[in-house]
Amino acid sequence: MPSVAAATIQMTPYEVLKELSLFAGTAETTVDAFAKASQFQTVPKGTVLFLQDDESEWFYVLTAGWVKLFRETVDGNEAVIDMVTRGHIIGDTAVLEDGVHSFGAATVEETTFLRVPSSLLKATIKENHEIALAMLTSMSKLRTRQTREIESLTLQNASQRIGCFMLRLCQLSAVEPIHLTLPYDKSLIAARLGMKSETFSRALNKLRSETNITIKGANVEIPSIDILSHYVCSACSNEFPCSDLT
Amino acid sequence: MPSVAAATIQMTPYEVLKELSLFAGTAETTVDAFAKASQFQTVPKGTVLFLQDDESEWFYVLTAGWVKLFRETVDGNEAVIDMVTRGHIIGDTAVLEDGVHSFGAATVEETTFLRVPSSLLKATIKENHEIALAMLTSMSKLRTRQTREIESLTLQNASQRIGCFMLRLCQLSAVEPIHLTLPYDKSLIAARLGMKSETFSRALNKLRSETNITIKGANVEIPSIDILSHYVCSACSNEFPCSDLT
DNA sequence: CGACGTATTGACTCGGCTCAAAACCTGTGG
DNA sequence: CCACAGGTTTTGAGCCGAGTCAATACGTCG
Repeated sequence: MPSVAAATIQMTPYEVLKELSLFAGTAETTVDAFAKASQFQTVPKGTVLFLQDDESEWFYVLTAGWVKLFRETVDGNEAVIDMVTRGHIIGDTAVLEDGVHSFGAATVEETTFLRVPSSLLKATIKENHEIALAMLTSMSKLRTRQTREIESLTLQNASQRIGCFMLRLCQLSAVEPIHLTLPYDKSLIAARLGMKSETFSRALNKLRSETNITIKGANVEIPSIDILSHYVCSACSNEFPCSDLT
Repeated sequence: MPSVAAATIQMTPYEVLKELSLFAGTAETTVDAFAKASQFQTVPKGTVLFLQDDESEWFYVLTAGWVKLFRETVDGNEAVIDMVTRGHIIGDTAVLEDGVHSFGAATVEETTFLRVPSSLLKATIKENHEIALAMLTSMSKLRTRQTREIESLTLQNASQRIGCFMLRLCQLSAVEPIHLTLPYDKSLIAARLGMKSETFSRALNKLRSETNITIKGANVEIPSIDILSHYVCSACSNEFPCSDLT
């Protein structure tokens, strides 16, 4: 099953880091310093990388698997802030926030990542203008992404949010009928979209009947992007090809 | 009524800019360059500063009044992303996003601000490390703020969100009973918190009966922070003095 | 005083949550 | 290859929070 790992299993830390936009245009020696200080790790499903309010020791560059970012309330509920996978960096923002994580992170399946000391990033940002700029850019994208999230939560109903989720999975290039696979458990998608799994299930039925999509297990077939995007995007400030960044 | 303006009416552009954390530790000559390029403006209620997807020409440093940041959907709904006032900067983030605004901004009362050309900021960030770092820090705070927003929308009910809003208005120093004034119209607070004004009104009644607060017009009296924060923060990942930044 | 905008209340609907039960997968061991 | 155990997903019934639409009350300014 972990066929994803195959692509990355041979890569060196340097190669992984080099591909990040964070290090675009950064001197090789600098990237190398990060590479030398970092190490690969593969952990099973359910591993907690860090918790909210933890001191930040490391940040993580994912190369395979999915990680859930969340906040836990006093009375035991959980809000899933985001789900991230290969190519994403997590925990880096703590170096800008007094070295404390403002959310928790836990794997939802076997996950491989590069673990890099926060201290190195913190020191480098102070001195290296390119990296600071790159971080600024990625932070900005993150903000945009979250802004969209807030809009989605206030203006779209459950079915529309699910449809929106699917549209973002679509490759622009693909030809109809589009065929895609849900990236992780439905119960997680539900949490990610701010609803209960029962609601997800029912809302999915509604979406199915409204937009002619077909679902079998984790496989989705979308006969017409137009029908789906019309149903979804009318309640959103972005029209369909709403490029989903980062 | 616009007594707030009194404090700022005498200030020069330089003085206003100098107080921003964006320019903390920046050379005087640099700040001066911004000051020379900027100008004060006072506009009436309802003025649109910019709309979503507009090319960014200016960014704005507020010195008095409240501004609503929003996104409008295709079918005519509106999500209020944030409400900002004196000391806040708006529209600056566009220089990191291809020079296009990712939300609209409109005044909800008479507002005074300093209008500064985006091009200057864009150019300065590229060269000035201090400013890039300051921007990074403020961006990071913004992100934290929005993360909290997302949590709030998914986990707190209407009454709790209102209570949370009030708690954030409280000065830590204040002694009970705390007495505060709602900063803008209730219908706007409602929109800001992602609910309809009818719901706001009813939820406020509920909050009143649950936490012994008193409301007369825009005046709120909180006899016990403990009771209120217990009611509100049990559904949140932050305990009460959840410092509300920026 | 009247007029306008803002806020509240009432009656009703509907979407999403809760709790509980059934159906469906997937992997394991006999 | 089948049976069973575990988790995940779906379905059902009932409830409750928030939205809708419409009417009334309140406040402020002319």
